[in-house]
Amino acid sequence: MSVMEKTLENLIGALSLIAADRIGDAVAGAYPRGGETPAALTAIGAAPGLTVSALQAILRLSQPGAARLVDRLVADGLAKKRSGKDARQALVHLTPKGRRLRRKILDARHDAISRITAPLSRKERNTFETLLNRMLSQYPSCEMDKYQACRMCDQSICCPCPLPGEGVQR
Amino acid sequence: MSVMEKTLENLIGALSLIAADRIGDAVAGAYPRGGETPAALTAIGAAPGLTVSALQAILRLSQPGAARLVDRLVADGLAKKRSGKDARQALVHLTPKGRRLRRKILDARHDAISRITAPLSRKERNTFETLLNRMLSQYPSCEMDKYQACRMCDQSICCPCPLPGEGVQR
DNA sequence: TAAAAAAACATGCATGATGCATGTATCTGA
DNA sequence: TCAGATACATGCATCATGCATGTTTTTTTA
Repeated sequence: MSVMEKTLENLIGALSLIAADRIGDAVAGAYPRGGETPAALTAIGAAPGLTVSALQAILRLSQPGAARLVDRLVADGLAKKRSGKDARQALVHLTPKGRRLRRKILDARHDAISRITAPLSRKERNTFETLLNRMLSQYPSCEMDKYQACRMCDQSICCPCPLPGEGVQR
Repeated sequence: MSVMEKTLENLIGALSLIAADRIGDAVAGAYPRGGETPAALTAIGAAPGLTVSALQAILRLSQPGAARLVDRLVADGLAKKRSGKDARQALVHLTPKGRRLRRKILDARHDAISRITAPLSRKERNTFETLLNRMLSQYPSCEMDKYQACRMCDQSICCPCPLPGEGVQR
């Protein structure tokens, strides 16, 4: 592959860093916790009743890491754990406060990204979106990859998601 | 803005998460340090002689955070500090070992991203790259934003960088 | 030019988000 | 029924980082 053909990868890398930085700043302004904690809030809101194990896989954490993360959400008054038929499982749900904060986080994330896309015209946006759809819909992935990739997505907006897969295991 | 017009932002967010996850995995395989440490290696390699203060700004760390990061690089045998005319400054350079690891990290990053772009045809790649160039070249930014965004870039490839700006302050 | 201010870096201390090893409770299947 | 598997919790450690502060060198000012 020629040098020129590698520039696309560099540009995507730069875009990812810009997006991560800006999203991180925006989210930190709404909720002063780092790591996967904000993503947990958005993921739980999209799929209420997620177990700690499911969260562990979606957030790419160890099982104790996910357990501690849920502890933090509960301590912050953002989530609560219910028990289902299987008494071993902890089904995690957001509190009203958690749902409000989730909305704030998603909006902050959207604003941050839209400042990056602002230079594009409507037509360019459409083209870009089509290509992005193609890329993501063919990204080789297992079922869980979909939930990992979309753990910060606003599910009320981007459904149907281009990523292959059905639904999260609860 | 309509709901449909928001899906582009969600897709970019998902792409950024996928890229960050995959790049992070790939880089961790080459160098078992987290945070901004790998990015420091690539940034120093692109601009040898960077001061600790310059690194602090590029990596978005506090000054002590950058000082400790350089300590880690030196302890790992990847970088060394020289003194210039201003005896207060520590000019950071990579060792041969540091340069070899930097190359490994950049290659791992490139491979990770290219697996994401694989579904696109040559023509689609060109279109995508043109739009990305437009987006990034018009992204409102100060001089330092350019170096922040490109702190993981392979400068031997993506020059001229579309981001506005001249050069890093040493 | 001497003293004050600023700049650049280092260090002590603390914290937050993790991971590993292990423990406990519950369920499931032979 | 009971051994193994599953789901979660807990003790302990580490890594990257920030804040407050200290030290050295340079620059500015009176």
